[in-house]
Amino acid sequence: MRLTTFSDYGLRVLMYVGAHDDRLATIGEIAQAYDISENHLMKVVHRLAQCGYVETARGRGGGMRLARAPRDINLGEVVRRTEDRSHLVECFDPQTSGCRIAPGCTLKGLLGEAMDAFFQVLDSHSLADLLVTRPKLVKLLALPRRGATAAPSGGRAARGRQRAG
Amino acid sequence: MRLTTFSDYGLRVLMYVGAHDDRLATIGEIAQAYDISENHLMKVVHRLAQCGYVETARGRGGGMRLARAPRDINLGEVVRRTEDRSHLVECFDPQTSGCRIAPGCTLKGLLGEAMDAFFQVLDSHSLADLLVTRPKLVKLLALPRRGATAAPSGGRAARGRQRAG
DNA sequence: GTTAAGCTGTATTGTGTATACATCTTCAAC
DNA sequence: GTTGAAGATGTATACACAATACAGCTTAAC
Repeated sequence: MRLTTFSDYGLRVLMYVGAHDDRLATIGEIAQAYDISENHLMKVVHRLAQCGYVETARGRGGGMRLARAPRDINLGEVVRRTEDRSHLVECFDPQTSGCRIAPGCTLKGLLGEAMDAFFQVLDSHSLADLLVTRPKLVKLLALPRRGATAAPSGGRAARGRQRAG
Repeated sequence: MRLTTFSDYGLRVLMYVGAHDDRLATIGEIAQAYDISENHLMKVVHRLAQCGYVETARGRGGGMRLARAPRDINLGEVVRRTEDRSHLVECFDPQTSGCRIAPGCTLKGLLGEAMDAFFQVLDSHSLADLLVTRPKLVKLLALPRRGATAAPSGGRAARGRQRAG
């Protein structure tokens, strides 16, 4: 039972942006802070923007910020919208399900119940709950990358830069 | 958010065996009933045997049966023991977690809570709950395979036999 | 001793996620 | 009005891991 790192990154981005709401945050800086792929993060951010969680500004001096108050960003909704494979097991997907016992199977309902319970927890929390430790987060995110001496001035050349590993 | 089909098959095997508790069931027949890979199923069964859910008998006339009463086979436990990647996101695994904000992150706790809620539902049910529709299950499982005219007498030659597709 | 069953280990395939690459668009600063 | 820093977008590749196949062994009934 796993969530995609896509969802994971989505939540982390929201935490970052929420913790730095005094200014615009760029994809590059977030990728550097978490030491993850900038290219992948770009797609995550794009998705968050599509969903109306962040507003992005192109061009020099651009970046992103939250499009709503943290209180209004529900975590269950975020996960549901970043996790596209929403079926726990094969038989949840009517398209591909070929399980013979489906018509008499009580397992499906039970798993559905379990999944509901999972999301109910997330549904009852918002981004604001993740920001209660905000000062600590800001400090942790500001630390220099492991192994990196000083953030190289960067620019487009650094785009392909990868995890220190 | 998905379970592995390994877990899925594990649950299905238990349902099959539980529904046919009047005799031993063979891996071959179960694979045929669900139209899934016999080889893969063999490993699933092996795992179920290791966990003490089924007893297997080698040799001619062999097969498997439940090692406990359905009531004593807890579904949460089954899933936990067949699903080996038990961490929802990277930071749940102390070995590989490199997330910088972990020390100040409240997300992890929240996701843990959600996962607990998921398993709590499964924990409160046993295999017996999946067998309430037993007569129906037996009937569904006895139907001829899609596309198959008559079950070929089988034997080792048929071992590699694959889904009708 | 033959056959039907499970056991075990290894190799291969396949799928989906994650990542990289390349190029385009936008917009602010100069 | 040009430049450069940012996001947008589409495609291609890499990688992990689940799923499957294959090969040979062991066990037990007949």
